[in-house]
Amino acid sequence: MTESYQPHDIEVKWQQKWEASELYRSRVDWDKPKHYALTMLPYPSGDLHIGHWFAMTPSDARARWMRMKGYNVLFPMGFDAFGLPAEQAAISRNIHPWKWTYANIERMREQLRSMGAMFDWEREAISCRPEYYKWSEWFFKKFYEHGVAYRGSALVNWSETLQTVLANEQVIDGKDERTGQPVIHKMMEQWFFRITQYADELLDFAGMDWPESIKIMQTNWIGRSEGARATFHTEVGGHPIQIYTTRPDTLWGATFMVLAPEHDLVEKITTDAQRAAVEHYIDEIAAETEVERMMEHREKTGVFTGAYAINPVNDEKVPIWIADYVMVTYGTGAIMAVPAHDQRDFEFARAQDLPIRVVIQPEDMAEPLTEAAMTEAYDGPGLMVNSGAMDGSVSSWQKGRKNPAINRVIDWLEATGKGEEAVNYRLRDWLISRQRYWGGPIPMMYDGDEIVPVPDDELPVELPEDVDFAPTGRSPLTYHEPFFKVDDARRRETDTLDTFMCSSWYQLRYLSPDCDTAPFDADEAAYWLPVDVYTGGAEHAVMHLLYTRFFTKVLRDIGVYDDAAAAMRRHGRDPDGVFDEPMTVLRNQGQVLGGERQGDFALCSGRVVGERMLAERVEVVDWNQVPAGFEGWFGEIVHRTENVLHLNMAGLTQFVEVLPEAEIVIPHIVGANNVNQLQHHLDIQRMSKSKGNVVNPDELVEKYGADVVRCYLMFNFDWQKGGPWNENNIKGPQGWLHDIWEIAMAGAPANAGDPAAERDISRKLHQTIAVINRGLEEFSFNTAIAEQMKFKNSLKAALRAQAIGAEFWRDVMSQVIRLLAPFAPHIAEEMWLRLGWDYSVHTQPWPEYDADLAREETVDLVVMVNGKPRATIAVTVDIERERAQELALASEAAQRFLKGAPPKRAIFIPGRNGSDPKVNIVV
RNA sequence: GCCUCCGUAGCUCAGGGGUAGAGCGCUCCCUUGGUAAGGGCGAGGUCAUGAGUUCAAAUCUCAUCGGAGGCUCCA
Repeated sequence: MTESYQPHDIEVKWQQKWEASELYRSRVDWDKPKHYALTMLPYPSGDLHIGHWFAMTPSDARARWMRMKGYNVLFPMGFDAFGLPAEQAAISRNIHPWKWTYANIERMREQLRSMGAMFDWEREAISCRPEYYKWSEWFFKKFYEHGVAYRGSALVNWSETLQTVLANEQVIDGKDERTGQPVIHKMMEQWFFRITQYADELLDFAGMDWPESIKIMQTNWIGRSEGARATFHTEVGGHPIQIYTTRPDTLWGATFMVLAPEHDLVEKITTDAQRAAVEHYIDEIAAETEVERMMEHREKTGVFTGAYAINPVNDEKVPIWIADYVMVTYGTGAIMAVPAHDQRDFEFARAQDLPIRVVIQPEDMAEPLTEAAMTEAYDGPGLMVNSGAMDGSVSSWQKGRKNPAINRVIDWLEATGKGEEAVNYRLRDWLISRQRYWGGPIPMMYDGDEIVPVPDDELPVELPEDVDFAPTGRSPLTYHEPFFKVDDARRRETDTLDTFMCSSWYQLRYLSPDCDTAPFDADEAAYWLPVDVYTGGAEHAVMHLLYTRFFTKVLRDIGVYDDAAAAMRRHGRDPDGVFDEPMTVLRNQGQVLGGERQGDFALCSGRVVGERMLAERVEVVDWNQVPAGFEGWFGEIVHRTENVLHLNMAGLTQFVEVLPEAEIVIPHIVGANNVNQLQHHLDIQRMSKSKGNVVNPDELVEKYGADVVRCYLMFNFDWQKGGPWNENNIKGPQGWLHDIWEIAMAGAPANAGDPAAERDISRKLHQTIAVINRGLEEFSFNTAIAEQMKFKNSLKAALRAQAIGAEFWRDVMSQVIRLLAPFAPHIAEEMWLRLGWDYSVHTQPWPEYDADLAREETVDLVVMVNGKPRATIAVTVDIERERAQELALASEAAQRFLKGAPPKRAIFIPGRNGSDPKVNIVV
């Protein structure tokens, strides 16, 4: 009897051995090809969840595979350790953020070790340590010196809940993306990075193997558009009002102008008669949150300023309005309104009874467009009309200069000095300062109005530890005098850095986390950069993934990579283009969702009042086990809000209000039960603590072992899609590893082998290798494992048939174990040892795929008649057209349909990559 | 409203112009000295729907329906 597979006995043992023998230390070795595999670093929230496992263990498998293929692999791990949760813990539970963060890191580090991943812990980087944020500060200073960082006034997103500003990228639908609380727009002086300067370069994804969806999201976010700028002047005072438009061909159709309520000029141009109305409107808008302002199908509102502007193209006088459908944050914050050809302007014109003038007349319409007949704006192609000298120009569907009418108008605007071609971006500069404590200090001081950078030799500006976390809503730095008071003249900046700044360059810090003379060691960078494969969630598409690209380009432009480039040249590697982008290949994993759960089946008794029952007793019973004579209500709890149960009673939803003093009986929960313990039905959805569908990886490792959990995660989902959790399916990978273990422990067979059967197994093995290679290459981990399962089944059948000899068995097992090693590193290492091979399986060469061995020798020739398969004939693989057609036509099946008559045609399809050859006979 | 991706067995997913596949689950049988288990046999699919291209369509094209994600008063 063989020893059964006991994951716990072997996993911790090997994790310790790997660490003691420095198996995963990655060192620069210019004689070997490098591979920098990176997976997004976690935020130390306290517990590793299954999502981390799902993101990291397949990436680990792939990194291990690259290593066995002969690459020198760097696969580091660290923590993105600044952020609000630590500060909130400090405020609500009086734990210092340092303490909270470091305790969590300790815990998560242990959990990460339990994965058995090949992380090189000597390269760990933690963004909240002074050794790290010294360089975040240093980068900030460099950016400031090069004009990339600047302090400016802008309308920013302010979160009342968090008492801080947020970057545009952190605001979704007018709400903070983390807390879901609404934000308001506020004019504030803040620190920014000039990411807009890089907008065009960020739109260029040449040479980047990134998911199409991410490239599209970034492209949309940057929002480049082409058009023209023109300047209108107010009739009184001649104030210039610059507008941006993508449709300069409709300039003659401008019948009014609209300024954003926040526009600078509003105050200056408003007439006394309109002042009260305008101020009232502005106050109303200011009180609104972004959410309210973005409500769909909202009636368009606005107020006349009393002022008029002169349209430069035709000297017409048009009224100037303010309205909140014009955003101060986009373009110039002012528009020329062309109601005939812009839907928003059309709606506003109708609502305010403003004139509409057609200036693009479609050519193929039965009735020409007229103001009176229009029910919506027309934004299609046509001929310019009512446009003076431009009349007759053809406006197409094309955008920008490609549109003949737009092209002609831009030329004309430039020739007459009335305007010029312009490109506009939706992207705003990156707001980098936060009014919080737990972030990297901004190394700046104020001497009166003057901004003074902290000298390099005083970096890092350290966060003071002895701060008071009173729930004032303000950052404790703002009332910590030893911190903010540098001397009598100078006051220190108390805002801190957005954590996304810290994570924009962490891939560089891993290169040399202990380097104290530079953010990273030039020689390490010369060897390892750029990141070859980056894996992580798609939710960072327009935040982290855009920021880190921007960061990389700035570093390149300000010379931070110069030493690394020189080192590369010394080693004969061309640095050209290496530092343009941080990550060459990007892949996003999907999300593991909570599985479906049945609600408790409950018996409720009490009084029925109107439509609902006031229950005095609720008992959970086995499904449908209703005692005879039970007179209350019963059924599955489909939903529960507080103490109200929604009971599915034979398809009908009934409401049961559980009284405060009611007796609750839940047999599987011992002790006194309460209403909160009643479980309601759960559909497939995101895992979250509040929904009670969180899967704890520690428990799974305890129950099944890390290798089984790894394989389950890789096997049961399409990694790039994710899917619902179903622990039942874990038995598949579990049984598979058990079987391989059994086969290995049973030892070499005593019987002699059957050459034909061995040849067949060998063929299947090489076919399997090909599929695993492809699966790992393409992040299709599930197929790589399914194929190994199939091979195991074939091997097992051959062993049972006593068709395999000892020598062949050893050779096959050597390959099977190596193929398994990236997926299930512990069991592979253990079997490798037990079969008598040298430590470690993870440094062995990856089995070489042999196409000759994989090739089939005989195949079934499929005989089809009119496209329907009718018979098969065993033939050699390399069968020729004539011979195949001959055999097919002579076959009994073909003759049955031909009945002696000659066929209309016979089409031979040679067998390729695994498919059988065919002959289709058309009768 | 726009953009992207996706509809294949009960579930999770491969495949992809040429006989419909895997794992789990399920049926039945065997084992009960591997036992919160093992072995064997098997059932199960008009590949979302409709049309087109083709000798041949699950696969390519178009339309429709359904799902997921992203953007959205962007001038």
